[in-house]
Amino acid sequence: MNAGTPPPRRMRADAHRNYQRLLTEAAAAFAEHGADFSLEAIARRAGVANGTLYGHFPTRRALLEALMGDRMRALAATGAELLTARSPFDGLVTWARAAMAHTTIYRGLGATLMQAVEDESSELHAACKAVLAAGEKLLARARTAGEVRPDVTAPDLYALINAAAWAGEQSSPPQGERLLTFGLNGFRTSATDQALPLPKLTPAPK
Amino acid sequence: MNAGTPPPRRMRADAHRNYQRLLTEAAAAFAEHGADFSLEAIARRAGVANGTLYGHFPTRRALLEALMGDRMRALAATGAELLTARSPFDGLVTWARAAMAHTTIYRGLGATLMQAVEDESSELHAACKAVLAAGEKLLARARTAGEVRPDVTAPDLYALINAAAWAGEQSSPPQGERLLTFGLNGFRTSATDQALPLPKLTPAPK
DNA sequence: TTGAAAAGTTGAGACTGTCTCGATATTTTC
DNA sequence: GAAAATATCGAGACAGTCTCAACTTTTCAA
Repeated sequence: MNAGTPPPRRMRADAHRNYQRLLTEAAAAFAEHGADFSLEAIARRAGVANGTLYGHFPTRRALLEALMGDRMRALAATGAELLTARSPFDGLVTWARAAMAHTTIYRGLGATLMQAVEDESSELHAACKAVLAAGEKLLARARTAGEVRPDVTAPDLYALINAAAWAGEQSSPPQGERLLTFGLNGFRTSATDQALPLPKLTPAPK
Repeated sequence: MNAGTPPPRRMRADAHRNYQRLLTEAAAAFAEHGADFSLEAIARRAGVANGTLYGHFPTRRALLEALMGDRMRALAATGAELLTARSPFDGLVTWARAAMAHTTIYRGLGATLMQAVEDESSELHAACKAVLAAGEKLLARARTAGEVRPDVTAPDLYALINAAAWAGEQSSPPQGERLLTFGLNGFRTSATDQALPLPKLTPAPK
């Protein structure tokens, strides 16, 4: 079985070396200077021509995908584990905080993540969907337990996480966490007493 | 009195004309393409050399200040009016929505607004402070009425407004409004029953 | 009215960054 | 040990920000 060796093509040795170097330098540069850092400079730091960088990663997004893919999938897995948390709401909160920390890895990453989830052609799309699905499961459990409002959606949670991360970058990390906390409290059923009606989302054209 | 005529220097006629044209074109371009639109292109559209634009507005921020100053002050005034709303919380909500709509005028404006409030050298600083003060008054009234948690601060409100506007730009306007709504609900006292503790803000160095 | 002085404008040019592509170099494979 | 396949290189086409010395227009006092 599997004698056809469908995708056996290995990367050439020098190519693989450059690929790794680029990833390493990009991770360092993005962590220090944010996700908008010059690709040209990253290539320079990695000791390759910029054409080589573009050869491996045609877009900035492709580079971010290579850096983020695993992290995103790990986050989805964490979500699955938290489905067994004592309190459904606590599980949700713990996960949301982890997700926010994750977005904060590179300054400016939030915008990419928000766009990737809606852009099917994005290389981060699948990973974002997995994260969204993990959020939905946690949300569903909390909903069933009567701990969050029935009208809270996974995109609401996703938007809250990224928006709070954004706010944290703009002013200070604790400010971001406060925002996340307020938002999550706003999700709670206990707030529903005199709760405000929510604007409807226009259903995205399929 | 006032015989010294401290700042009587009027702008030269041609300068004034160019200044106005630049403002007009910038407003149109920012509204259509966002606050990051090319200044070079704005100068072109206004029929002046780019050096002229930089002569009038040394930075993009200076241009935004000229465009936003009045609007910001108007927003602060609206806040003062809403202090007489029947329900303190409703007044707060109404104002927060107006503030968010205001941030949404130019895509990408939120980041500038978030930074301006902390940067004393920003030309938008005073206007931001006025907006913050208006928010604080509405918040204080709602706090006194027992409608919002005692630990909600004006910066929380300001961050929520801008973060919700950001989210709205990233995905869709209604998503932004939903986020604002959840956040405001999270401010409410009714959510305090089982409320989460808030992370403390590290006091900004005076 | 007029002609300096003051004020304003111009646009080339120095940078930085994105992205492409033909020429060149290195590996791999047979 | 070459041919074939695969990568790399780096110049160059663009676009944007920002500066500045030369030039032009306006103002205003005599």
